[in-house]
Amino acid sequence: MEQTQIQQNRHSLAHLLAAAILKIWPDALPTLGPAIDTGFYYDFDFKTPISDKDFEKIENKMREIAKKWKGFEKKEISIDEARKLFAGNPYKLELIEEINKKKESITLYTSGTGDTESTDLCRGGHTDDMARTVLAMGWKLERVAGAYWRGDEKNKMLTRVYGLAFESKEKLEEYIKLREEAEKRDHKKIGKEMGLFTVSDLVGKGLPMYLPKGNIIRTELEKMIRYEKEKLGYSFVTIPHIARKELYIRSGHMGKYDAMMPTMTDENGDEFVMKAMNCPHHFEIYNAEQHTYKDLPLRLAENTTVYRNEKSGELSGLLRVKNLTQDDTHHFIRQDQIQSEIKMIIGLMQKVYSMFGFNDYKVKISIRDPKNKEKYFGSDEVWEKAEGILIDEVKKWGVKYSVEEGEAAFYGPKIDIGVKDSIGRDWQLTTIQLDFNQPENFEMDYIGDDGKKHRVVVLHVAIFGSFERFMGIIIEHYAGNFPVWLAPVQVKVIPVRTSHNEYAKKVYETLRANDIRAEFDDDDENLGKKVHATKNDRTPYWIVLGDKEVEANTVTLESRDSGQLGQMTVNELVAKLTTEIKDRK
RNA sequence: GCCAUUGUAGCUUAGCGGUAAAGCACGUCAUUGGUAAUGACGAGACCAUGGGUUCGAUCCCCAUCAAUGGCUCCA
Repeated sequence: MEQTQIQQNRHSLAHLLAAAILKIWPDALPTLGPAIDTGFYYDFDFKTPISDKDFEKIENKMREIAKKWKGFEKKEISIDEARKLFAGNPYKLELIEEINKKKESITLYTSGTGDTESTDLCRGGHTDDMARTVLAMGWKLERVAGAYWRGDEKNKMLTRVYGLAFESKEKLEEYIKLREEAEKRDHKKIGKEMGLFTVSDLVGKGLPMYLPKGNIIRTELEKMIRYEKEKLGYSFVTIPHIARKELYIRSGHMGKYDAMMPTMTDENGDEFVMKAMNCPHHFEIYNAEQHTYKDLPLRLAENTTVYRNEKSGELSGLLRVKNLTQDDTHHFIRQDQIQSEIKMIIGLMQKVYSMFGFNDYKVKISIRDPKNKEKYFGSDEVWEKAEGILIDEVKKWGVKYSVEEGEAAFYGPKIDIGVKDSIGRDWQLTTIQLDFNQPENFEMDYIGDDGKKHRVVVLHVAIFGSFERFMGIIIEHYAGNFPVWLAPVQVKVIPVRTSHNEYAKKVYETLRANDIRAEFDDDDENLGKKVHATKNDRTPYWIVLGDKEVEANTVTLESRDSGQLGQMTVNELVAKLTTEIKDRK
C-alpha cells in the first residue's frame, strides 16, 4: 500500500507506544495500531485499567525506547512460527489466520534491539529513524477510549490509546488551536450562554427544549424554508404523531426498526406507534385523492417531529437527539419528471444555503452495486436512467462530487450534500432520495394521458435535515453571532441615564411596532457597563440614547460587526434594519 | 449499550475526613454615569441521587443518573 511519510511516522509511533506499554504492563495484549488523520492509536486488552494519568509515564518510556530503537527490521515468517510466537494473544492469532486465508505472507517487524516488546506483526511502512522521528514530530498521547475489537459491539471492549502526531511541533499546536476554537464555538456552550435551549434530566436526555430566544431562531428557519418552498409550489400538510402499527407494516418499517417504535395499545387492542418517519402518512395523504398526470409533481411538505430511539451514548446537544424536526418533503412525480425535479431541488438548496454562506459543497451520489443488481428493487432501465440523471444534474451544478457504488438503498439511488462551515468542518445536510419501492407498497398511482393508471416515483427530501441539527451547526458556524434576521434580539435600546428612559421607551416601541426584535435595557447601571454587556451577548445592533439624541430626535447606532455607525432618525434605523432582515443578510 | 473522564450556589470555578469559598449574575440602597465593567449591603448550595465505611463524609468505597470524548481511518 502506498503510504505518505507522515502516515509511516504515525504508524511507527503506534509501534513505539505498544513497545512502551508492554514494558510497563507486560500482561497487556496488543491488537491493532494504525495511523489516523490526526495521529495514531493502538488498541490493547489490558488486565489492569489505565487512564490518562498514566500518559506521562508512557510518553517518557516511549522516548527512552526510541533512543535505542535501531530501525524496523523486517522478517518473513511461516504461519506456524507466527502461531507459536503469538500463542498468548488471541487477537493477533485471529489476524494471522485471516492473513493466511488471504494467502499473503506474514511479516514481523522488530526494533533491531532484540526486545520482544518491540516485535510486532505488521504489514510494513515505517520510519527508518525512530529516534529522529520522535524528536522532530509534534506528538503526544491524547486520551484513552473504549473500542470494540474490530468495531463490533458483540466483541470484547478493548482500551484504545489515542495519540496526536503531526509533522512538527508547530503543526501540532495549530491542530490543538483549531480544536480549541471549535470548543469555543461548541453549540452546547453557546446555547447555554445565549439562552437558546435546555435539556432537563426529568424530561430526558436527547430531548432538548427551546428557550424563548432559541425558539426565535428556530421559528425564523421554519418560516424561511416554508416561504421558499411555497413559492415553488409545495403544499403543506399536517399529520398526527402516532399511527396504527399497520401503517408501518405496510411501509415495511415495522420489522426493520421495531426498537425505534415502541407500541402503545388502546382499549380496543389497536396498537399505535410514535412516528419515526413521515413518509407513510404523506403517502396516505397522496392516496386520499385521485391524481392525474397533470397534477404532478405533487409536493407534500411539513416541518414535523419524528422520534427515534438513538443509542443513549450517541446523544449530544442538538446534534444527536431523540426528537428531530424535519423539513420533510415528499415529491410525487412521473418518471419523466425526475430530471426537472432534481434540478429544482438543487436550486432551492443552493438558494437556502447561500443565506448562511455555505457555498463549499461536497456531494455524494449513491448508486447500485453493479455486480449485485438483483439486490435492488425496480427495473434495470429505471435505475440506470435515474442514476444517470442524478449524476448529470450534479455535474451541471459544477461542484465536487463522488459516485459511491453499492451505497444506494435497495429502493433507490440518492444524493447526499455536505457543506463546509466557517472553520472548515464538513457537515452532511441535505439528502435527496429516489424511491421506487414505496409507490408499490402503497399502490400510489396517477392517471396518465393514456387514461391508464401508472405508478408514481417518490422523492424524499429534507433540505436542513433536521432543525435541531441544523441549529446546532449554525450556532457553531456563526459562533453565536447570528445575522440580523436570525438574531433573537436584533437591536438593544440603551438609554444613557434613567432620565432618558421615556424617550428610549418610545423608540423601543416604534421598533417593535415595525416588527423589529428590540430589547429595552432599562437597568439603572452606568452606560459603560451596559454597552460592555451588550457587546458580550452577541447582539448585532444597539442604539444609545442620551441628551444629544433626545434633542435631535435621533438614535446613535453601533454594530457588533462594524462598530460606530453614527446618528440617524428612528425611521432611518427602521428602514435599514427592515431591509437587512428582508434580505436575510 | 460499552470504555475513560467528570458532576460543589443561576453561571464559571476554589476547597477540605469535622456540614463550604470566590468572581459574575441576582436583590436592596446610594450613585445619574456617553461606550471594557460605580460603591455598600444582602439573599442564594442538604457539595448529582441512593447506599456503605467511619465517632463523623461534599471529600474514601459501591451503585444509579447525567454530561463530555471515544467505540470498523484496520496485521
